Amino acid sequence: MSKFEQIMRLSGYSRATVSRVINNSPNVNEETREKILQIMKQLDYAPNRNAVALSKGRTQQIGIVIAVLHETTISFLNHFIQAALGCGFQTIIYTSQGDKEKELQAFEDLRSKRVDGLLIMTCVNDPGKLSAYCRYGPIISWQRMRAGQIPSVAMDQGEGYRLGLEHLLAKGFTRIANVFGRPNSLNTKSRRLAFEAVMEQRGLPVRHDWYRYEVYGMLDGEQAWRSLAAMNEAPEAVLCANDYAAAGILNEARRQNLAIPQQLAIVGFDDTELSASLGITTIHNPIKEQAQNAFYWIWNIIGDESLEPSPLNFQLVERQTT
Amino acid sequence: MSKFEQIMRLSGYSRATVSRVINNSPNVNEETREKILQIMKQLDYAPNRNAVALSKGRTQQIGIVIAVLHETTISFLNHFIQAALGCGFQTIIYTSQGDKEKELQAFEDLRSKRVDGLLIMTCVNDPGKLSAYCRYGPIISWQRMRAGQIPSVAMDQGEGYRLGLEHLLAKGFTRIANVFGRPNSLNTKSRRLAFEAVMEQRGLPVRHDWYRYEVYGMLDGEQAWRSLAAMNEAPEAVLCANDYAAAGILNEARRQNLAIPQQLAIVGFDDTELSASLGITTIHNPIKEQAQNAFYWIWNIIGDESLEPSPLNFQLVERQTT
DNA sequence: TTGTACGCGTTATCAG
DNA sequence: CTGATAACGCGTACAA
Repeated sequence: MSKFEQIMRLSGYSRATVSRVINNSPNVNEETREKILQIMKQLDYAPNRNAVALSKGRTQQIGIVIAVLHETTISFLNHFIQAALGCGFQTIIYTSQGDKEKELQAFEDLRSKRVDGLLIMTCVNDPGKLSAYCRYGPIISWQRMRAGQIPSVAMDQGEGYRLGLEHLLAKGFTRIANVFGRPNSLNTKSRRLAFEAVMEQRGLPVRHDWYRYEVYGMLDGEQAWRSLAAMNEAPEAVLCANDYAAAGILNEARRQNLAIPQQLAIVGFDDTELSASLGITTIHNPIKEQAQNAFYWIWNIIGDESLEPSPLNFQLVERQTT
Repeated sequence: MSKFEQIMRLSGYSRATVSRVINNSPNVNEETREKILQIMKQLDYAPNRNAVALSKGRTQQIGIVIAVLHETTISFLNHFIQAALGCGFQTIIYTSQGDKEKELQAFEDLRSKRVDGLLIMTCVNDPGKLSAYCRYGPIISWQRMRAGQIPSVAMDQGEGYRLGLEHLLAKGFTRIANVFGRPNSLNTKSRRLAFEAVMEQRGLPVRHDWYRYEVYGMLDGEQAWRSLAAMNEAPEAVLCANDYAAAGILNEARRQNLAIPQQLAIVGFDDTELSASLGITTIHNPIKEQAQNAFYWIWNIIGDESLEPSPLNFQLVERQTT
């Protein structure tokens, strides 16, 4: 016999009344409540959340789809987790390691009602295919999605990128390299577009041979700068996809005894602690607001009240690398 | 009517047989199986995991208790998550933000059968109090626990610390500062003990005024070095609690135009990508093995088979800061 | 303020 | 190989 039933028997009250006490319903006689609470304590009672979830059709859990936890994403994750917690939602992590099958598991869990909603940080499956899961619950994406009906809270990074570029140009740097992330992502496209538009508008040459891709972490950044520095003509400035790449470039450039920023100017992206500590000029990215908006979007679908999204803006943070 | 029942009706088979098909039981006629699978597909059936969990008394979820996601912990988390996934367990994150009540929620969820086990990364509640939850399921800790019956997979960091210290001494550095994390943690104590034992054994002075605490991230590291450098007598070497602190110190020292390692030697801890990129000498910490062992410990209690823990050893990684 | 009766979607134990 | 029946632990109309 479950503890719930034991409480019913010992107290002499019905299932409904016991349930009311458990859920703090106001419609219970105070004496009754006290009596039942007493017995609950005595039995060391704790409600079974699986039973609650089954009965309510809700788990109060939100899944996060991501290839692998990484420095560049934890800030977003922390803010998202906290926003969710504020509304009584817990967060479960689905790391795919880039494996499509593993990733799909998260979406199957939305179907299977293990989670009430899904946040996509990065995904490897076809967005069109994933869109089919929208009918099982709210899905929001951080990364911009090229197809399907999955909305994204991401900003157009081209705008932020333009800030960095114009800053470099204002400082007199024109021979500028670009260090991107995923070659076909919308962010990369948007950045490339912004870069080329501004350069051409000013009549400056666009050096495609100074583009580098798949530069995510510091070690990638080092590697990228080695390959750029080894060219006949090396650039005098680099625009980066994130602060980690920028840090790697800075570290490698120092090893080469380059004067920063005279011989090499560097602009990072995101304004993380790393760029602050290393003194890297960067673009402030309103991560917290995006994370909150991501949760709000889900909440506005499955929650009772509706929350207003926060406004989003990029901002240049000038430090010692420009 | 649930889809499960629809399948029963449409196929003409009983609840039990349908369940057998869902769970790939071998005791089903192949034709029967095909027929039922067909209907399942047609109805877009997906099992309700809350119902499964309720019935089985298992969620296949493990909770992670942590104050806040941080660079220094994601490697451990990734390995743990992957090890768990390999045995069919998912992972749910409980961030407490250092709040005792929030942290307790994770332990209550073990009682409430939302999770089958718990991994403690960091905890703020009294270990004795938390020990009481051991009776609800397996709990393992990363951080070393001072009291209670919660076991830990952490290693005695004093050993690793000694490696770093002896390396510095061999290089001729004797005026050594220490940069610790939490002032009262077992790790800090163990490190301090190791440091003082070796120093005294060699007849070298132990400078307590060169101890710094609560140094976790890069910005903390910068701050620590500023305060050390500002003293009448500054140290010529620093032993750090982690690579991020070491990186911060290195960054600040460079800003002061100190020659590294001639004027200042730095030893990090953990051997992360950060130390590799910045060329910081550090102690390799077998994070992956610890993470796997943590999961194995849980698995060996609630799983069927039993897995052997991996052996653990620290190792010095010499780079350019010593 | 309390109780009745039913539903939530599966698994598990038998017996056949 | 299949089926009947009973858990699993709780929420919730509806009625009293």
